[in-house]
Amino acid sequence: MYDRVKGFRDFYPEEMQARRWAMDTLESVAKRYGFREIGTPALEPTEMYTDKSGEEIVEELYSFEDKGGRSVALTPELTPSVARMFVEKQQALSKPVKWVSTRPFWRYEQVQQGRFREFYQTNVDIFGSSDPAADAEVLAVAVDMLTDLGLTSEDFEIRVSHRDILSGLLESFDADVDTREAIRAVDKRAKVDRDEYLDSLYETGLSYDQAEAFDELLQSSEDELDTLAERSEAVAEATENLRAVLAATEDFGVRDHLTLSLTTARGLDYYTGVVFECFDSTGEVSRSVFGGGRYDDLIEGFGGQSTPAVGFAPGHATLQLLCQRAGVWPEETLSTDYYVLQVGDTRATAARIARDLRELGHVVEADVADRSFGAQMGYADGINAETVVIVGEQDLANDEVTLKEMDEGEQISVPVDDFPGDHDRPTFDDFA
RNA sequence: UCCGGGUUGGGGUAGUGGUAUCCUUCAGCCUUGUGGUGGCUGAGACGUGGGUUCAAUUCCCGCACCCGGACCCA
Repeated sequence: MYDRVKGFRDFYPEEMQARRWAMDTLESVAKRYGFREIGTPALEPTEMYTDKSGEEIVEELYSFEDKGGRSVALTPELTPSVARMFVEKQQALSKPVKWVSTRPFWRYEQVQQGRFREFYQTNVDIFGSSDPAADAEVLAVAVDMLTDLGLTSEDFEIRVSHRDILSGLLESFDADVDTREAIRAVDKRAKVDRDEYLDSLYETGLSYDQAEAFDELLQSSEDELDTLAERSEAVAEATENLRAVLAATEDFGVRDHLTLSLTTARGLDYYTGVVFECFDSTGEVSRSVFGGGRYDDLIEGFGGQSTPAVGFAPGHATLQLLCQRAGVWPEETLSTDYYVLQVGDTRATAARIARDLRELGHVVEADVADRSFGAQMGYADGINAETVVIVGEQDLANDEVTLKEMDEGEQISVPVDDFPGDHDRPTFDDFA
């Protein structure tokens, strides 16, 4: 026996079926909005990540030298690949470009609940629109994905914020503030105690009074955005943008799931406008499930023409946890529509019946192990077969087969030439 | 990288310084003609390396893996 590599998982049919459902649910939502599926490589040049994030991240990468002497890495995220794809065909693509992709990623990091070294994400991005409708559409996709999974506003909440409001407010103080660090401090606000939080703001250049005042401003409700706007031109523009996005989500029918929360910041540096984070409200502690936002400078950073972009990427492991806590994760049991049981030399007929049932689109199993009647019946039970078609020598001697419903145990003889006949889903009741 | 808890057949467990209990599961048979209810037979475990000991699954140390958390989350 070999062990699995730490942080990598096997999925057996029962769980895989549920995961497939979740995957299909997410993708079908995106596709209904016209997002087109793309595919990207599992390996990329290591420098694609080190250039963007510094040498330290090699520690978090599965990277190695290939046989051609190239330094390559298993992709830890989609964004650089998708940015490259976009830049490569930038002139040829009709904007806005809307892409979706579900695939595994790999990061060499500590395994924790909902966090593995191989993990699956569905990435949703729009390139080439700075219009608030694009931000709103991405939010709408996120909400629809969650509600299509069966989640309700009881189970999750999406907190919406705006990077330019945060940075604009910070710059409106009479101080030389390290905006980037200050935003990181805001991102950690909920994780540290208040003194520590204020200390970290102080270290970015604000006085303690200013830090208090800043934090006060972050508590603003939607009605108070006007007051914020008075602080500077930049803040006014940003609040205007945020209002427009929220107004559009109202039209898209998803506003109820969104909460304005300026204390939501997102840790990543590359976000530029609207940012949002989905929280799990099923537990005592609300946990972050995934986030996203606008990143208008990233494409240019990858050598393309300046292109606005907005997107998000839910991880499937955390979504699964959320669904399970909310009680909407599907039951992980397999079922089979028909088991065609053969006794004696009846394979030709049994195979014909199985083929006919499969053509109707049913899941049909038949004996491939030359087992006894009892063993086949036991197997049919084991795979949760709903209906068993007994094709035995005794039945065929009368030109019949026996149809048996496994839940009730009721069974009936049916002329072999009438089965499956014109029925879409023939059962005991159709012949009783 | 750090902290805490854990590891006994496929799953769940009992137990012990002298190699292990029970339930379940799986396979075959009773039963070429009935599974979810019976009977019989069989398969299958002390994570790993080292130490102490006459003897280690049991005690000690390291490691691996699992669960949870910190850091991090591009």
